[in-house]
Amino acid sequence: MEQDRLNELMKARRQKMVQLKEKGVEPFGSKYVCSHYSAEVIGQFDALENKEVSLAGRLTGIRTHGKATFADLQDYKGKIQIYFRLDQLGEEKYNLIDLFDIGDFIAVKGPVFKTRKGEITVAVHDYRFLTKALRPLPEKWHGLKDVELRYRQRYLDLIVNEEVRQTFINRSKIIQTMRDVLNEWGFLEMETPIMQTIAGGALARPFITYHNALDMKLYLRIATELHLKRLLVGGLDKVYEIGRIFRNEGISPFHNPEFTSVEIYQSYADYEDMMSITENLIYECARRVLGKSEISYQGETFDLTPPWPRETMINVVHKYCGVDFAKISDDAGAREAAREAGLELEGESTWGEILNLFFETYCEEQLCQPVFILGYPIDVSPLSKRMDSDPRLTYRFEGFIAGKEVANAFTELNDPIDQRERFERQLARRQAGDEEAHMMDEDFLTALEYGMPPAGGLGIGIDRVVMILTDSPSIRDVILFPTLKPR
RNA sequence: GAGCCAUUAGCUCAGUCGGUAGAGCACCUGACUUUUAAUCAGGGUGUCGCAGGUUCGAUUCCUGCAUGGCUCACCA
Repeated sequence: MEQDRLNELMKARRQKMVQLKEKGVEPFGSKYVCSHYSAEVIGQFDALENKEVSLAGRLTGIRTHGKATFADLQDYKGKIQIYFRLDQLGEEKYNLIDLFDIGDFIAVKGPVFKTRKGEITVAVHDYRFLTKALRPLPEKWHGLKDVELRYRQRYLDLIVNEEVRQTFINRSKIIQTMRDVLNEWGFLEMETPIMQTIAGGALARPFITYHNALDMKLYLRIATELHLKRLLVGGLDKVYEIGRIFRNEGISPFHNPEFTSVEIYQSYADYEDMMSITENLIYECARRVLGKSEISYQGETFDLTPPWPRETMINVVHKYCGVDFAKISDDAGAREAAREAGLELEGESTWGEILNLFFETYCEEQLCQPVFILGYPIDVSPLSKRMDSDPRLTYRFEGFIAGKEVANAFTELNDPIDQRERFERQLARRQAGDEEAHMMDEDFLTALEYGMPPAGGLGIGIDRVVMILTDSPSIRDVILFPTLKPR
């Protein structure tokens, strides 16, 4: 494509590709079976010294010295030096090195040795050319810094920036650990629809798509909640789903339109059990993947060892704002408190909404150390069970680390009459223009009417957990291909 | 959606109080059989994000646009 746009560097590489072909070397080769990865050769040097190994990888540096050449070979597990000699390879094979570029893939075979300066090196007795790189790699010292290029061409970021590769390897391990641990605890992984006729289970604006054959609108899911609860009705007592969620909302260092959540549901359990699952699951991820439970995030250190402290929302708001909602009895009193605190209210805000607003505005970001905040108002919790001791609150908590919400869980509302009333209240807000209010889900209500056992449910934002465990300041650092506008 | 900032070589960046641009790495030519940011000698390879405007002249000043970043808004 775009021949005329090829610059000098790319022209030179294409020319080398043609020259390789002319000399009978296929520039885009085939299968090669290696004996080791670079890191294994380095790690097992004592056993492998003077033994022949075969490796494949990408050339990331070439240092020629006339009749000898050193190069760096980068593979999946690291990087190792390789050493070509004219007298070892013969003129024909040695001279082909002139046609190698940084970025090319080659396979090498030969004995392992240590150079004078002590670097473990593979003496190349034979090699095979595997793939020509027609474009130059970003520079080796400074790496690739341009964030836009890093996101759009993540493969370059992965090649050149070692920490980035490690972050995504850790992301994979963290998710695998969640699966392992949940399976060990007897949970079953489920898959529920991503395209739904009603987007429920959270308060968020959905993406809309369209099915041609059925001639109808479909929504991309904003949560997995309501389908997983149907599975509890069906008698699958301990289930979870790890999957992509889509929310048609703003983008920020902590929000990407598509992100990954794990939701976990357990019959005959309650939100106390969900707290235990949350703290133990995240603790296990840290311990098994990072090998430690004390971690530092953006300069702040904290310990993930369970149990995490518990605090009620009312107490936290009292502590940070000096406003005691336990002593405010009605909506009017709450509005008065909001006015005094300079909070802007839209419409007829209720006691619960205002309590939540105080919490989100003044308290959330202060919660550096891992903590569970309990007792969310019923007005902002349409799917959680009402507290026996205070009908304005629910058995719901959120888990915070570094001031960011990482978990949201509750004792599930399993009373279909109450649930219908909550949906109706949401519907009223929807009709008043709140696009994030819940839709009426008759099918879900029908399921509840068949009887859902008492249960606890939990959702964890996996991207946020990965951010914290990999000390990443932006969600884009833990999503391989974050959402961007097209160029 | 709003404000601020950025966009110059393949990469990382400098620069021009307005006279079409430079460094390191990379790349090209040559020397070199234990180098490793190899070294030595030589060579700038560019639509200065895009489109207008002001001007004798714009990469530079102005306006608009695009993309990105940060902050805010939004956001269980």
